[in-house]
Amino acid sequence: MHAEQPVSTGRAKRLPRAVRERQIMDAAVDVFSRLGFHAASMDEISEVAGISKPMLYAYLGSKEELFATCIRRESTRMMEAIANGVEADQPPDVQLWSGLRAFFGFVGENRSSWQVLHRQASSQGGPFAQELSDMRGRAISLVAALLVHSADFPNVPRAGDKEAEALAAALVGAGESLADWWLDNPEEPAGVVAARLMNLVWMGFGDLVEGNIWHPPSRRVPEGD
Amino acid sequence: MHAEQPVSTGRAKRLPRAVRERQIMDAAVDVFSRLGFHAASMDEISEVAGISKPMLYAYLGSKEELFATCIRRESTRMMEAIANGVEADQPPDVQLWSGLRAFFGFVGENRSSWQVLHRQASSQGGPFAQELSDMRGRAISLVAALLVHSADFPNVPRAGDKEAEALAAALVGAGESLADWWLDNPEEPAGVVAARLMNLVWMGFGDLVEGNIWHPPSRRVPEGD
DNA sequence: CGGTAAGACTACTGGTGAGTAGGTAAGGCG
DNA sequence: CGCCTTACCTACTCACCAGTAGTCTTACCG
Repeated sequence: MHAEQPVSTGRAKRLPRAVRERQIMDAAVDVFSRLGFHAASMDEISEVAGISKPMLYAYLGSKEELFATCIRRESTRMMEAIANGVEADQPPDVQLWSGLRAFFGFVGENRSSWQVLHRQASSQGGPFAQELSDMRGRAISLVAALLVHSADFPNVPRAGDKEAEALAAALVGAGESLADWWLDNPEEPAGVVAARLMNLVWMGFGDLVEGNIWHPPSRRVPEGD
Repeated sequence: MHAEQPVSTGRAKRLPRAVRERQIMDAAVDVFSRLGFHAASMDEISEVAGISKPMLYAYLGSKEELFATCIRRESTRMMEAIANGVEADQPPDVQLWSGLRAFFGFVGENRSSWQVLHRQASSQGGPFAQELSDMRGRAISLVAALLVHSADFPNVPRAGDKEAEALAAALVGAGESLADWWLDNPEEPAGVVAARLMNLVWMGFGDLVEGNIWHPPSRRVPEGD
């Protein structure tokens, strides 16, 4: 996990600004994810980063600015991971499947990022909630668009974007919650967890109870990540 | 919402302990839900409650004790509301439906309670997470039991409690997320929102896309709440 | 119509943490 | 080799907040 152990008591080695900023951001994400925005102190962040407090202020501004920057960086990373993972030229169920895999893959490898994004940011009332709810909104819109698109050809009564948005919100929330559950039950690989959610939201309990399982249509390209 | 405007600058009227405690709890839930545990100050809680700080400490103990008491009270209220709403002698889908209706009904009428339970408590690392995750665990167990039970008679391969628990976590999370979404789109009645989630988790997108909708089997008893 | 105990208050302490002032080392460049 | 810019530090101020000491006041009971 980024190997941040610069707890040398003396003076820090002289480094170019960009590198230090990156170190500080990593430390900040780590501390914020563990303690939350308010309980995290700038002293602790600077200590974890291996520098002193004034550096922190010189480079990243106030505590709120720092936190907002963290949210922006991590949310961007996550959205890019998912966007890269989705196979846009496939049928709806396969798109959803690839998106879920990308999402759980990201969470599995960036637990701190996920903590910051999901828990801390959403529970602060300030301008962070804005930042976060923007990202959440983008995710929901993405899913909603997928739903509307998939509802385009069959005979579903086109219930309107409101309907799709609500369903997307439910789906995104299911993903968030399952990701949290996964943190407490980490022995399973990402693919299994993703497959569970896929079955739930695509097949539904009604089908699952009768033994009807969704599975990927055909192993097209074995992905080697 | 409970009508708490005792912003009279003078001395508070003398009241029996039980009544004051209730007032304080209401104020605490309100403030905690708006600001979160750390950002909420005992001064503000006492002000909203219409009393002074020493009273607060005399009656409810420390800040942590107060918060834990809030969580316990609200979670108990919610679990009771749901337990009362579930019709235990019905088939699985109807049980799930009644449970969802009860849940969204409670959230709609107790938004502050919901905020405290869902957001604030779960993002504090301390013993609160314990309290909260207990309730969450109870909810998940309840749903999981329902799933296992419904999988009891048909030919589903009995995938084990782990499977059920994961699905239950996803379902509970979907409910939480949809409840949050609902707070931002409050123009719809609880029943509609509950029906959306019911359709998602029981039918699945696969069925919904083809126009297959779940609906209550038959209006048995018109409930007049 | 007093006594008294529970209800309520004002006014403080101590600690913690955000943000800053002002000074010190180290690499680059003439 | 000396100067200057940039990275870096120690050591502070100030505000806020959890929790407390000691005092007042009002409802009730005889």
